[in-house]
Amino acid sequence: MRTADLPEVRSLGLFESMDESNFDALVQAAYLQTFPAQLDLIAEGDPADFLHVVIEGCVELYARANGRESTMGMVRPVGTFILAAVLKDAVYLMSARTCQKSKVLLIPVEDVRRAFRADEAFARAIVLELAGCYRAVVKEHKDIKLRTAIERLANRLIRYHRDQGETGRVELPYDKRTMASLLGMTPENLSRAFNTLKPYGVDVDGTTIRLNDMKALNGLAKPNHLIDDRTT
Amino acid sequence: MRTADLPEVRSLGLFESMDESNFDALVQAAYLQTFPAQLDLIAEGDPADFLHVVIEGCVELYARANGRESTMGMVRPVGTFILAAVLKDAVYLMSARTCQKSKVLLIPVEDVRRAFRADEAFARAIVLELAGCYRAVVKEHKDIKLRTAIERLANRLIRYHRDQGETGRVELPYDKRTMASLLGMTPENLSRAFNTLKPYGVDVDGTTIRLNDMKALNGLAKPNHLIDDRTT
DNA sequence: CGACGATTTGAATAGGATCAATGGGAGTGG
DNA sequence: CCACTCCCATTGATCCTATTCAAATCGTCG
Repeated sequence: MRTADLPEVRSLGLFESMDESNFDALVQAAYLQTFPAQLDLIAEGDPADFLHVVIEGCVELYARANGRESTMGMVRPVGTFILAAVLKDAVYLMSARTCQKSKVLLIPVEDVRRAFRADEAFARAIVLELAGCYRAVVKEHKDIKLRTAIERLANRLIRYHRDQGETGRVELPYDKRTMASLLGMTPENLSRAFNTLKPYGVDVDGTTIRLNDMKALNGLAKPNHLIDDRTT
Repeated sequence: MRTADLPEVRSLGLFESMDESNFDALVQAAYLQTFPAQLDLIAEGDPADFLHVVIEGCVELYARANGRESTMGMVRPVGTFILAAVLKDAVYLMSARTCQKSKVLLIPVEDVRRAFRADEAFARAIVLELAGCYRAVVKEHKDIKLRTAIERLANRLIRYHRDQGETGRVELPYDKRTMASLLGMTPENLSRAFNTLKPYGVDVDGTTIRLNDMKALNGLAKPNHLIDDRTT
């Protein structure tokens, strides 16, 4: 890794409380690489080789079976992926590809495990990160098992709206086909779901959505902090 | 906890490599309790108070939203639940209730965290357990996003068949309404799914299922070890 | 301008949910 | 031991949701 990138990486939650020498050892073995958009980083079924940390850009996690494909989640800075596979020394359950030009830190598995053993602060950070990933998937799973497609879309819009500062306008962070897959529906169905939400003050203009009647939208969506909050 | 139960608990994967004194401290604070069937142990939204370890019996994890309810998973010996909430000091995302008379070890959160800090072997066991839970949910999520209801049922039957020794007969471990919820469908739909599988050699007699044509069933189900294997 | 991909719309279909009614044990109490 | 009840499971009919296939539209980029 280039020395110039060190401070940036050092300040990440995962590393900031690490011992200096352990951090140096970890970083010496790691690669900080920039990838173009739409590049496959890992494939499900492959044995875990590197822990991946997204520093810039965005990475899509997806999975395939029976000729179908589905987006499982999106990883933005500063998030890790395939942490569980690395810790268990198992194969990846999901594939990953960049959706934009992205900077990713790659740490060889053996170095992650060594640092985990040697550095208590790192171990604790890893555990919190993993626990956060676990809870994120549980929330996704609840979302899809307990809500209809329209409720999922409505809640997602409310969530993005909150993330973006409650301005009455939401910018979709991904293209609509990705949004559809993430929400567990087809692109056609997403388009129709937007139409269904029109009476609730949802106006679509490309990737910009205007929310003109939050009361009505909230009434339909019934947001639930045990599903929609990302932080807890 | 009664002294008589100590060796049993000590031999659990989670505790067996712990330091003697740390184990003693942990166990001294813990409760080993036996609960009757259908008893609620925790409710989603409550702050994490105890790590739960199922020693005997079976515990159902479920969640509610919008008046709907869904079974999220089943925990059998020796499994933990709500580990992530305990580690993050957050509220539970799921509720839990016994489905049979069950023996559960309850460890106060502060003692779990103390042991985690003090005992490296325990920390590693916790991380592996948590990583296993994470991967289990990811598999559930793939199952539901990538498969139809009938494929989910077929694969579940194949899995139980393998677990039970490939005798050509499968005993459903839960009643059908629970199976249905676990598989993300209504009881009516499960019943119809069984009928749909009849041409594939699936014969239902109460909770006993005979699988008479594994080749056909496998052809329909297309099992995938990245979804259906529990161990990896 | 032209081509390509993404999105939208329409029509038909399939998959699953809901509602209602029936059948079938397991357990209870007489 | 039997009748009764209750809950679970099944079945039928219908409705609703979502997928599929097809075609049209829109935008963007060469």
